[in-house]
Amino acid sequence: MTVTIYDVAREAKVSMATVSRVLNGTAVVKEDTKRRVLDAIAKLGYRPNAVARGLASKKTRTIGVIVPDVSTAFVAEVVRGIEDIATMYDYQIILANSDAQVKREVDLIGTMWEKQVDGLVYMTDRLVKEHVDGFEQAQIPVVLCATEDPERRIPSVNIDNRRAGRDAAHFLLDRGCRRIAYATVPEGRSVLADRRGSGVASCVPEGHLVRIECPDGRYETALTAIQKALQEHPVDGIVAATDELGLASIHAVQDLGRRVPDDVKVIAFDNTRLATMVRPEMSVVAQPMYDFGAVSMRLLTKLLQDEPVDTYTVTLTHDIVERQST
Amino acid sequence: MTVTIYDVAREAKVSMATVSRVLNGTAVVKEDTKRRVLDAIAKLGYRPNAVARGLASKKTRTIGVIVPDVSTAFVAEVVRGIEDIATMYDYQIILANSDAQVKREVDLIGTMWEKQVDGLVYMTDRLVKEHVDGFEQAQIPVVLCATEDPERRIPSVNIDNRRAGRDAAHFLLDRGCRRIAYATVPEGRSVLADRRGSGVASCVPEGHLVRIECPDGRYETALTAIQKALQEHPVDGIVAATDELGLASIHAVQDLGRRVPDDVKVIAFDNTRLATMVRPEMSVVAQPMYDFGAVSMRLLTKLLQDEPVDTYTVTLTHDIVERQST
DNA sequence: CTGTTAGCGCTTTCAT
DNA sequence: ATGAAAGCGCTAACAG
Repeated sequence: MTVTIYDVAREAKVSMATVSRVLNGTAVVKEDTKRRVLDAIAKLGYRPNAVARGLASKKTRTIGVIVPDVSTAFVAEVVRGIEDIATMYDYQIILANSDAQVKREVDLIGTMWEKQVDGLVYMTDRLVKEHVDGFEQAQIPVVLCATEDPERRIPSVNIDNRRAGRDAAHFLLDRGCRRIAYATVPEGRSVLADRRGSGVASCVPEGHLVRIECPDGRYETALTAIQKALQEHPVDGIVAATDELGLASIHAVQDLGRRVPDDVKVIAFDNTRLATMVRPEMSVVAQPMYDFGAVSMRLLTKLLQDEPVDTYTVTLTHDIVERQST
Repeated sequence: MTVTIYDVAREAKVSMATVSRVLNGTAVVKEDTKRRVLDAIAKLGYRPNAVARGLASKKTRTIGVIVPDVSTAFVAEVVRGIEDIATMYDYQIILANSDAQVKREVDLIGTMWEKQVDGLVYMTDRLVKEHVDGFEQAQIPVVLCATEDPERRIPSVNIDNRRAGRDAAHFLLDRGCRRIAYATVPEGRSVLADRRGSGVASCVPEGHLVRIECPDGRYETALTAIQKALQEHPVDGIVAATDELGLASIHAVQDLGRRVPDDVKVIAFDNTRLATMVRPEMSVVAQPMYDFGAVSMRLLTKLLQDEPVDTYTVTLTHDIVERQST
C-alpha cells in the first residue's frame, strides 16, 4: 500500500541504510548503487515519510508561525515573507491566529511544542511574561517579528518605532503643521503604536498634540472617533498609526468640509496596498512588511543551524514616502 | 531531558498504555488511576509528542492549505476561515503559497504528502490535470476552495459565478446602463473570472459589451489599461472582476473627467475591506470569503471522519451590496 | 480496568 | 562503501 524505505531497498538490492544515505546525502555512496536506488525510488514512486523522519531525527523542518490575524493586510504580507524564506530553506510553516489573546497564544505555543516545530516566528501586540515562560518551557527557538521585547531577551526584527514616530511628526512640522493629532489604538493595546506615539509626542510642543484613540483600529469606528475629536480639537496635521486609520483620518477631515492636504495633512504608518489605491494617495512611513517576515525567518534559520549571528535584535529601516495627502 | 509517556507512566505507577488511554479517552480508566496519571502529567509538565503520535496512528491532525498568495486580501480572509474551523476541530494547518504556478503546486502536493497531512484545502486559478493526478497519487482527501473542477470529480466550495456575472450585469442594466465593460484578467488565467465574464456576456446585447483585459489584475497596471479602453469604447457601466479592478475602474473614469456613478456606474466582485474604505464606496457582488474557507474546512473534516455529506459540490450564495458607485 | 508487546518509517551508531 | 540493529515516542491490538 504505502511504499517505504524498505521497499526501495529491496527493489534496489541494498539495505535501507543505503537508501537513507542517498536520500540525505549523509555519506558517500558508490555512484552505481546510488543510480540503482534512485531508479528504484522513481519506479516505486517513493516519498519519504516526514513524520517518521521527524521522529527519528528529532527535527521536523516545520516552523510555527503565530500571528494576531492573517486576514489583516499587514500580517498577510509578513506571513508571505516568512513563507518564502521558509520555502527557500526547505521548511514548512504551521500558521495559527491568536487574535492577540494571551490565553490563546499560550495554548498555541503548547500546540506548536507538541507538533515539535523546530522554531517559532512570533507576532503579537504586546509581549508579556506568559509568552516568555511558554517559549522557555517549550524550549523552542523563537524570533519575534514586528514585536518588541522590552527586555530584549528574545531575538527580534523591528524598525525603530520611536524614531519613526519622530520622523512622521517632523515631516508634518516641516511642512508647516502646528497642531498635530496622533490617531491610534487605545494606550496599552499595542506596544509599537505606543512607541510611535511617544516619538510623535517628543517633537510636538506641549499642548499642540492631541491623541485620538480609535476603539479597535478599524476604519468604520475610527471614522466617527476621529470626526468627533477633530471637531473638538482642530488640527492641521495627523499622524495615523496604520493605513486604515490614515484613511479614516482623510475621510473624517473631508467629511468636516476641510481639505487634504491643503487644510490638514495626513501621514500614516504601514504602506499597505491601500495607500496607493485611494485618492488622494496617502503619504506614509513605509514599513518593510515583507522583510519583517523574510528577515525573521532568515534569522531563525541561522539560529537553527548555529550560523553566526551578528545581532539578535535587528532593526530594519523605515522610510517616508510622500504622496498626495501631505 | 524530554518527558515521555514512559516517564509519566512510572511517576503514576501505571503502564504507558494507561497513560495513553487517559490522554486519548480511548478506553475507560478507573477514576482514581486517571487522577494519578493527570497529576503525574501536570507534575512533569508532560506534552504528548504529536510526531510520534502521528507515526503510530497514521493521522497527523494537520491539514495542508495551498493557495496562490496569502498576501492577497481575498485569500487572506479565506485562510482565516480555514484556520478558524481547523482549530475548532483540533487540526493545525500547513500553509503554502503557489503563485498559481503549476510546477510549484505539484511540488507542494508532494511536500504535503511527505508531511502526511490528513487532508488538503486547495485554491488555484485554474485546475489542471497535473493537480488531479497529484491528488490521486498522494491519496489525500482534497476540498477545492473557491476553485472549480470542470469535471466535478473533486469536492469543492464555490459560488455560482456565471449567475453572479449575470446578476452584476442585470444590476447595471436595470439602472439604465446600455454599454457595459467587463474589466478582468486575461482570458484563461482564472476560470472563475472567465465564468463571471460569460455570465455578464449572456445578458448584454451583442456589440454592447467591451471586455477590458488588465494584464495582471493589479491596480496600477489596470488603471492605464482601463483608461485606454474607455477612451476607445465609451461605456456607462463597468463590471469589475475584483475589488482592485473595480477601484481602478472608478479612478480611470474619474481621470477621464467623468463621474461615478452619474456618468458611469461601477460594480465589482469580492467585497474586501477595500470596498467600504474608498469614496465613493463601491457597490459589489459580495463573496463569502471567510465562508469559502470555513465551509471548505468543515467539508474536509466531514470527509476525514466519514460523516455523511449531502453535497460534494457546495454552492454558497453571493449577494449584491449597493453602495455609492452605482 | 490495566499491562505487554508489536510495530509506525525513518535516522544513526557501530561494525565490517 | 555498505549492512545490521537499536531506537525515536507513541497507538493499538491482544491478553488477562
